Amino acid sequence: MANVARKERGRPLGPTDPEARRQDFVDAVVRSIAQCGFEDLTVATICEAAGFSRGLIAHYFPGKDALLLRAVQELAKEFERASRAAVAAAGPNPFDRLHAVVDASFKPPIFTAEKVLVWVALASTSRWSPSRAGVYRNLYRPYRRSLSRLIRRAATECRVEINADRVALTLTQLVEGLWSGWAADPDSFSVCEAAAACHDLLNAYLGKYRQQPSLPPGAL
Amino acid sequence: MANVARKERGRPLGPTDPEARRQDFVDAVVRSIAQCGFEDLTVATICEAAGFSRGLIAHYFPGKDALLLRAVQELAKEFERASRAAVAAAGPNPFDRLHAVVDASFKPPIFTAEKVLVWVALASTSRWSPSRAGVYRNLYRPYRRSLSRLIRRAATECRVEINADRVALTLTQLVEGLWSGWAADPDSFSVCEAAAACHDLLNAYLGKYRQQPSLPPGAL
Amino acid sequence: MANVARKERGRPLGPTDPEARRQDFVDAVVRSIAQCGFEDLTVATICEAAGFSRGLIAHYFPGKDALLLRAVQELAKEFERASRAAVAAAGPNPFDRLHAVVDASFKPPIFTAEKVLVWVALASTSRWSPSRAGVYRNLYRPYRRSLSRLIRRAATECRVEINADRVALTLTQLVEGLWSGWAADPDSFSVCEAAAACHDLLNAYLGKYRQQPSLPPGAL
Amino acid sequence: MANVARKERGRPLGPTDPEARRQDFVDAVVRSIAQCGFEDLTVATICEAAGFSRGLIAHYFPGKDALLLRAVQELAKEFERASRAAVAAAGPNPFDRLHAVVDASFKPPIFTAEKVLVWVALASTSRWSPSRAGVYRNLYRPYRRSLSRLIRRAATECRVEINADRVALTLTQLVEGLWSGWAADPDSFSVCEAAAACHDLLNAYLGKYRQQPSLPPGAL
DNA sequence: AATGAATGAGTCTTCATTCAT
DNA sequence: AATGAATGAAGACTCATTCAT
Repeated sequence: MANVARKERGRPLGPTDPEARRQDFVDAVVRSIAQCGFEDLTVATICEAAGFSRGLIAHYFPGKDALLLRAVQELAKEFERASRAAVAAAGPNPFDRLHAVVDASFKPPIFTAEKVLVWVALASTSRWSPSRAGVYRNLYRPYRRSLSRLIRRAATECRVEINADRVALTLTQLVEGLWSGWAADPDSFSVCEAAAACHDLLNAYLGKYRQQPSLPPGAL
Repeated sequence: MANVARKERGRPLGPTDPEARRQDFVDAVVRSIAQCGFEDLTVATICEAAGFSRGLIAHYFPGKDALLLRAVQELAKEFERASRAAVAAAGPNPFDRLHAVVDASFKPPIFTAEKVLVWVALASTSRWSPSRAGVYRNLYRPYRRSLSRLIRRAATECRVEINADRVALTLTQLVEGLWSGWAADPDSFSVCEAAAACHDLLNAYLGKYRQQPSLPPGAL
Repeated sequence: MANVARKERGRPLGPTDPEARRQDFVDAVVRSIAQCGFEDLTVATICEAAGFSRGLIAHYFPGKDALLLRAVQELAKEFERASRAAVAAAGPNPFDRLHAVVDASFKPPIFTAEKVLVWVALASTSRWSPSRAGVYRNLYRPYRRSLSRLIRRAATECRVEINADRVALTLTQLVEGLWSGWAADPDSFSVCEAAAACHDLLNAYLGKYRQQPSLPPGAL
Repeated sequence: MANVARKERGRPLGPTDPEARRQDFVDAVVRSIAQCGFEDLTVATICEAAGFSRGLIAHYFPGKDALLLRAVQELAKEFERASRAAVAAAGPNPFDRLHAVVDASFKPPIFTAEKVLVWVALASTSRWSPSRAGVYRNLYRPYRRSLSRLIRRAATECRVEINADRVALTLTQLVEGLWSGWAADPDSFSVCEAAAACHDLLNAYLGKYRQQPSLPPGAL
């Protein structure tokens, strides 16, 4: 509302919310990476995507690296937030929650061409960037832990013995692998198929016992 | 055999097999990527890793891109070869073969820190490099197809109804995701655990019926 | 008096004397140069030192160069004024006047860490800036001429034959050299020592005859 | 002899003595500063003066600052060497030696438009550059000490009581001030005049007694 | 065959200046 | 009057490539 009419002409726009402008650049980074990839990502590209001149970026970020880091940090936060929301919306049943997490992983706001590409790029370059590695870790480790808890509860409820940590690892890395594969060769499988693969996985590990608990306990 | 004594000193060594020298650079690429990542990969780095001066590279490759492409092509070929070999060594049983493929995916010669890092980098940058995408596709698509065939046969044999294509996708992408996750955060899980996750997957989909075929054929 | 309460808060303060504001910037230039040197002198630095935002400077000066020029011009005027005042205060005796000029050159308001640093910077960059060279020349040439006159009178009075122009040159450049040396390595000699060197110089050229004039006029 | 035919065409020249090439750049720095000053000194300017492209500088110096530092270090060394040589050539008499030092300060190889301009720039920017300050100090402090020693010996020999340290300071800073003044306004006095001023100074402090020691001691 | 000097385009960053508010 | 957002030119530095030796 405050900044509705901004950017009509590339001239100073008067007082602007700096955080909003920063966000413009962060968004532009995600768009830029989706367009031209990580290796060809230049400040010029980002600024063009943001609709501003090259110099402006210095007003908001100490440098390119800081901007990129901020962008992936935002991404990680978005993922976490959206995942939590999906879980919360799924009701109390751990099995439903797991399926909800999987669902959320393959549709917006989490699954977006741009975001997935950025995330895959982040993952593949974390090894050589401590700061990016931190972002990755800080998302994945707690994420896996909470999935593990969910899986353990689901398994307990279904009376099936599984290694919850391992299944959590399987689930997270299957999603990551599907993202990566989709990013590399989007024509070889559909996003639906990818989601289905994850749901099948859950069913294979936990699902076949599903109906039983819902039967009246004394039915047999 | 021909080039045993090469490279004792960086001066002309007499006629050298150009292909062997080319290979030196290809190997150096893999080592370099493992050391300093894809973004910081420079020709200077590669040449240093190869033990030659910067200028020499032009004698063997038209440019940096060609060298990188060649390196990842080699990698893909190695993966394919090693995978085939593992399958062949596993005997005729499709179930065993699948486990053998998984096994091979988490130990040398396929699974090497360097190779995995390169492969993950390849996958994550394929989207913006048609040539890399081609390498990726040319490995994965046939690979998935043959896995799919194996899975179908295993399923048939076990009398279990599953979507073979989807399980193949699940398997390949789980491996890719485990590689990617290991590359990004090698401390969060061990390679053994990664392999176990894949074996569990196979067992979850196909394994529980496994005991049946091993019953005396005439049992029924 | 008019602008006593100015600058409490960086917002419009009602009608301000533009010349006073200009002076704020001029003072800030001197302070800035003393802090971060000439090469690192940016408009941002100056504005920060002045306590105003970057944009304001354009209201008072056509550009950075004009501001710098103005600052050094002011400096030159201050030097001239203070030097004249010192001479005037020294009484009619040319010898006393010369010592007074020397004295003034090594204490405020002329000798100030900031001012000396600016002046040395001005001198060393005059060669490539016609405008700065003008400021330098317009101060030094008349200054040397008047010193030369003083020296000539002192020499006449003392009946010593010296090249007045040359001694004037010696005096001005000794002061400049002491300033420069003090600016470059303030620990290698004290300002007192510098002043003493100049006084000694005057005494060496003119002083040994000093006692004679103080003899009773009718002695001869 | 080895590099006679270099630079005919701006292409690689094969094995070159790196130190010689480094020197090319160092020389170019001095020439460049003389031409366009310190503030406008760009890498492009230097490279153009050296006759090479911008990129080459990186082969020989880690950065612009290192190159500049090296240049002024060389300059200081040259000054020291030439000064020592002048002293050595002047014979054993301390008075002669002092005059020789002065002489040397106003003619090549020490006094050159280029070198003086660089030195003045060095002095005036030392305050904000620890490394430059070091160069300055490392030249001036020992220089003043040895002048002081010379002066003390001369004074002893002439039986005149003076503060040798102070005269040494006077001498060095007079020279520096003359250089600085000449750099800023070369038309206001000639180099001869500058040298004469220094010689006069020596004579004023030490010279008038000069003839006496050469007289037979018992003559009076 | 191998070297490393040399090039120049490309990238990030800085900064004086402009201008809407 | 004052602010600070925005621009764009210019600078230092990197690096793939070329090429004389």
